[in-house]
Amino acid sequence: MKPVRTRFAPSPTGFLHVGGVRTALFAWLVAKQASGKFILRIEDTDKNREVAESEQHIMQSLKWLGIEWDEGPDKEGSYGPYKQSERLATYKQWAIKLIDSGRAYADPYTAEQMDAFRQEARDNKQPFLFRNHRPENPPIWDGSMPLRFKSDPKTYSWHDAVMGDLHTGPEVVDDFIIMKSDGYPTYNFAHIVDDYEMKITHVIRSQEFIASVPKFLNLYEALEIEHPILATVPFVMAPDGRKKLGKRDGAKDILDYKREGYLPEALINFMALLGWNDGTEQEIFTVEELIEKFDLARVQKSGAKFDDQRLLWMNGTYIRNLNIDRLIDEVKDFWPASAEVYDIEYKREVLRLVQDRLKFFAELPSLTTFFFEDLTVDTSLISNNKNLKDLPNDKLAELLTISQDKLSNTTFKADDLSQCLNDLLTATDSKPAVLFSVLRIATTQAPFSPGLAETLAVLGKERSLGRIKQQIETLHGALD
RNA sequence: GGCCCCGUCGUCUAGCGGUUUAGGACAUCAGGUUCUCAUCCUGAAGAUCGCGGGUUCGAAUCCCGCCGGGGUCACCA
Repeated sequence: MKPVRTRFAPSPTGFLHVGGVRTALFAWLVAKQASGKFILRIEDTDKNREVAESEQHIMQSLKWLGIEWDEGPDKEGSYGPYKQSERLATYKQWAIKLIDSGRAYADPYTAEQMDAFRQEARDNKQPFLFRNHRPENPPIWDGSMPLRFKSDPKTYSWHDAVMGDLHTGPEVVDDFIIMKSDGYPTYNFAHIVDDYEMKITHVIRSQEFIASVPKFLNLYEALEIEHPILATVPFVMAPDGRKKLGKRDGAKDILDYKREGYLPEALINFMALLGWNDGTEQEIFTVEELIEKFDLARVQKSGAKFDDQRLLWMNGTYIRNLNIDRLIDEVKDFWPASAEVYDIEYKREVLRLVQDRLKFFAELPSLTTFFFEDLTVDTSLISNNKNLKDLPNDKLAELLTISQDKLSNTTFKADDLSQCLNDLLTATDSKPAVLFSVLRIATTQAPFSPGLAETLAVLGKERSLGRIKQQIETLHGALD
């Protein structure tokens, strides 16, 4: 049994989104499961589409997610280089081998001639096949013209690790360009050479390539090499519509999830379940579990729509299960600016209170500013509160005044506060819905906040009482 | 148009001829958790298994036909 080697082979044409990364994840899982190697190869054979910085961006994205490669452009291995633009000599060697065996020839046609051929096929409602136009006496290939593979059309049956057994007829096998006139190979040629040279055992790629497989199979034969295990994973679909997720559908840069405060393990879990499950009802998987349980044969054959609600839920689940030390660390760049002057212990207490409420870290400021900043009284909070809006201001002020007195005599430890608040309910003969609401609003000036007692305990005595006083004054002011 | 792939609640899915009155999760709605928001718990609603034929005592599951969607037919990957 050959040691398992899988690869992810993106072209540096922009950022990575969930669609592409999921394919990388699957390949990585297959390698990890077999204690094999995962290779990152940059397929930069199209200079025109290349986007500056994207190679770095791709590597950063994978690293953030923990999808580490064993060999790649920045990581020496026995089969490098791992950038196709640095492997041109290799492709040329293989191309010459093909010429020598009579399986490749120069393509002498102009773009205009090609267009005419294609138009003719379209007019006849036929698929375009270049081999119907093979030149009788092709010129010697000098690199100034494209080099085409001379196909040997036949029927193919093959097994796809995801799709199962597939069959096609000879009509899909055609002569395709293997070397472009700019000296670069095409994907169709380069990836086959590289996968072979890099001893790749599983080619895991997305659906758009499935129709090309018979052509690849034909090329493997001409090259006299065995083809690796083929696995075709379905698209990740855009949330609306039936098309695959793309940048036009608002597919986000993976690093945007980092910026918004998503946890890499949540994203990994989410992506793994987008088209795969282990047959049980388990939804939350650690990376170790995924490595152990992942199976290409259980990958769905149909596309899965990207559902950000589900991702949000999953991220919240992961945040809730994080221990506080890790959470403190993860969240350090997300605090409101006003939190900067506070010490880590205070932040830790705040964080404990909002941990259950956080879905992603960028929400942190909206949940916590009242723990860090001086507040101004927002009268609409009372007038919009169904339990308070019908009570007269002097009644509310009275409740707060009594509370102020009682609270000033407690230690402001959580237990004492709970006791004190309970005593206040009887002393004022109030319902929690009234007393706690007005106190909560007075001390937070926020439409929602964590529980009253714990919030007061974190805010501390001085600040809590000051805010209650401020609210009383505003209520009195409104009376005049 | 040729070829190929796909088709179970709104979404992700379980299901491999009978334990299925089609199960779970997200989302939605309702109730509970001394106040709000969230968590948590309980419950509800939600799928004539794309459609039509067969095979079978019995089909989401097997066969055939159709329909719908997608991919591909580049000197892009």
